[in-house]
Amino acid sequence: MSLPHAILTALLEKPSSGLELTRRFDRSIGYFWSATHQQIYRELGKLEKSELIRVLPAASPTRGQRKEYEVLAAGRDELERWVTEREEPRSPRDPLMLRLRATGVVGLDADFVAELRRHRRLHSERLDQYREFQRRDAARDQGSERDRVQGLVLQGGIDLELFWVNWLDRAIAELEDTGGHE
Amino acid sequence: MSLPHAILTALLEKPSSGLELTRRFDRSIGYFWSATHQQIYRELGKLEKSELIRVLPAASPTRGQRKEYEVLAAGRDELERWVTEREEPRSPRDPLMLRLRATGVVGLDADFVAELRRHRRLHSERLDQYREFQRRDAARDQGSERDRVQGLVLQGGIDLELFWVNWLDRAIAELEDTGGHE
DNA sequence: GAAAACATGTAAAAAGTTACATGATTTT
DNA sequence: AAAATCATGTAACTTTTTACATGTTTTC
Repeated sequence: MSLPHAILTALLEKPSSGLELTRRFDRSIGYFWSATHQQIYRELGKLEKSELIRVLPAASPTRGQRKEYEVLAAGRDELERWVTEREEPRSPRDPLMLRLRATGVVGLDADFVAELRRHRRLHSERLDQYREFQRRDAARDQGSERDRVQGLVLQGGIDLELFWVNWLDRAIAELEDTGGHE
Repeated sequence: MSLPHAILTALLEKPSSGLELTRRFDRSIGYFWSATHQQIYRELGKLEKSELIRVLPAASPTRGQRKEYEVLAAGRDELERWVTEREEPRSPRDPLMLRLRATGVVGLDADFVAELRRHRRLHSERLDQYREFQRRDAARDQGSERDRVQGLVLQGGIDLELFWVNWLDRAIAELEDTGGHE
């Protein structure tokens, strides 16, 4: 049950509309959680019905028109409770690694190495982007606990992208002489 | 649609029963994909109905009795097709990072740092285990493509655990003086 | 006023999780 | 023969993904 709590966190940081939340999930929160707008709208509806959040008064109730949400006291309480929950580490889920393993039994070809290169490029781009965020954050960091915590999470995102770039470099180097001639 | 292909790969490496597969998912395949026995039995049923795998003749069809599966030619073809598919990198999903971010808005306490330490220990244990696998694999590595590919995937698992251990060390160091006194 | 962008939503399908049920085999 | 373990399975639920639908505001 992480998505509702991710939304509560984001709304506490700043009251937002569904689409704004979707965009923030593509950025900062997205380092370690993603969600589509469909998921977010549905979850906002549930959270509102549970009276953990509410629509800001200004908003009109018609379709196609922006609705801004804010967290109610009960929502904050729920988030405080949630952070004390304990959970086992997630086992990662990555199809690229599965595909690589599958090439071990059905045979490797040059195209697969090209796919690894493509992923390497994408991870490298994301890494650059995160580093840019880090530079920007450094400028307005107030030294508050929130800033420090957000900085740690961003650092995690950077470190994870570094893992990918480095591992992909190793994989490409080891496989590029093999593919295509067997 | 990764689970059926993970199963096809595992069965090509070695024909197995459902429970054996479950155990192999907890080990080698589990570096980057996990599945419960319920998922695996359901998927084995589907794969059998699609005639991508079959039950080995020896097995009797009664409940509670071991059923060993092997991959049919159509299953191998499907796996060959699947490895040529292209897919965007997965965005990671990690609740611990979300929780950390949530502490940024509801306040950090010493218990949360303890939780980070617990995760650090668990990742460190898994790292040791993977390194043990690597030592064992090195002994019987035939230099075949399959061995090299499996070695790369295992290395990925190790690098990912290293990411966690290192990041958690950093996070614990930065947070341990803060928690509890605000 | 047409097109593009913004914004919210519904529905159905697929994938994953949790709880429970049951039979067969081995050990004590 | 009871208990533990091995082994397969069902059912209900939750979460995520994919495809589609529709209204509003801004820009050209």
